[in-house]
Amino acid sequence: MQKTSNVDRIIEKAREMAITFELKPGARINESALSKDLGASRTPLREALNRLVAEGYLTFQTGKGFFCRALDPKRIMDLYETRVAIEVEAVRLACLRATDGELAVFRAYLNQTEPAYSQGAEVSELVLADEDFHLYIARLSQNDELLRLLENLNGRIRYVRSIGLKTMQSAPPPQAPELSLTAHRRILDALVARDADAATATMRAHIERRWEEATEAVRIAYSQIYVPEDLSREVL
Amino acid sequence: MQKTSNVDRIIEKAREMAITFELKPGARINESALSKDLGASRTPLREALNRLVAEGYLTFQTGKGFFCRALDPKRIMDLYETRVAIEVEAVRLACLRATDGELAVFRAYLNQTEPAYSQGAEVSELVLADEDFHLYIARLSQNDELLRLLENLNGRIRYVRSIGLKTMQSAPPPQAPELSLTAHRRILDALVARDADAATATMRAHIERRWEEATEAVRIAYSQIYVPEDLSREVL
DNA sequence: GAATTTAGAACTGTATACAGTTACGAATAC
DNA sequence: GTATTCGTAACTGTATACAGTTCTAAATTC
Repeated sequence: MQKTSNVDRIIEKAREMAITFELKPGARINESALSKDLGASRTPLREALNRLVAEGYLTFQTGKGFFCRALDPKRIMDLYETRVAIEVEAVRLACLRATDGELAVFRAYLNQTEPAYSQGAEVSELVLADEDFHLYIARLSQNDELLRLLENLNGRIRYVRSIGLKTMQSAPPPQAPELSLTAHRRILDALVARDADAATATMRAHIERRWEEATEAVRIAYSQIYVPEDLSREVL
Repeated sequence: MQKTSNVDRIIEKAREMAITFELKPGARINESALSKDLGASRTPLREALNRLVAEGYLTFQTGKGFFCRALDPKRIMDLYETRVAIEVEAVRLACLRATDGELAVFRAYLNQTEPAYSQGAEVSELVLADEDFHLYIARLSQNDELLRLLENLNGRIRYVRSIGLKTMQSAPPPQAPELSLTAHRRILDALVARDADAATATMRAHIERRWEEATEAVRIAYSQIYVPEDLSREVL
């Protein structure tokens, strides 16, 4: 059993704050203040921040300190393109390596999660369920590095999705979950048929479909984050 | 101008030590001893080590400390497969986005580096020249994330290559550089022709060719690292 | 002689203090 | 009124000390 240390707790919390914009994009991070908030000293906090830099959540300048990464549409596009790179190769490898037995278990898993999609579940749960599907395939590829990278990308993209979905809840384009589910089924069918070309093509199209949703979500995020900021500046 | 801090220096040095096996794979890292060697205290050293963990060079266990990553053939294979994933997508995007002018400059660059390949240059230089070619394409893809990941992968694969080439120097299979150069030319031609399928296929084959060289290199590395260790143990 | 327990050494985890750097604003010169 | 300089405050960079944990090996028991 892996005993979780203080640093792990801090990383989790700081990552959370970066994701939810509790730390504003581009803003400098005040180490003393944040360490006090988190109930630890600066030493473990800096260790956590260093790790988040390497994970791509923060940036760092010598003598200046740590900064939240600016949130721009270009970056989101880059992340989605990287997801395509990773996942297309993952599904190709899974096609070569997954046993029929593993694919049968995978199908059972997919059938079991289906009810969650159809009944109007929490959107955040839908996002996580979707992530799980994709991670499952990465696991079937038997490549630890691809899996690790996909987990990292998921973490960095998740907030955009959740923001996008948050607004979608009020004005929902409601068939999206079913579409997603259909794509997932088609990918699985291609895997079972050992049709690598179909599997990769479907995967690529499936991810790229979320593209515009994502850039749209970034725009919404900007308005949510910066407008209140500007308003408060008006007051001062 | 970015002033380089002490931590940057330490990271560079520690990464170097991990790459060259000055720190043995799987071995625990003694922070006090290493910090003394590097002429710094444990605080900046631990910051550096944490970053190297996130970059994939080291592992970490709470309460136990930092460890060099074990060097096994499976991991090398994973890294090469990840390279394929990244680079195939990069060359595809470059095919869409690079202007004719950029490709002309690229061709000039390739022609200019050619002499270095034909004249028997240092193998380590050849490795770096090859890396540069691939990074160039990643840059043409205009995707910062793919570029970042490729740089990371290069760093982690480099030591295997250099070991493989070191032994190749004594018993050289001499046409390898020319083959590599040919593949590079074919990739460029495909880019100019905007033939994404040819570009990606050539890129994939080019990287996969290095595959067995790499696993062979790992075997050699094992013999070089562990045999002397065992011998010295005999003496004690 | 083998297994188990226990004491101590070594090492990691964290807090704190201080040195060095950067940023900000007031004061002065033009 | 604007620009420049200087001083101070805030923050980052690093060392060190100490607390808590893990590992090692010796001693004891069976």
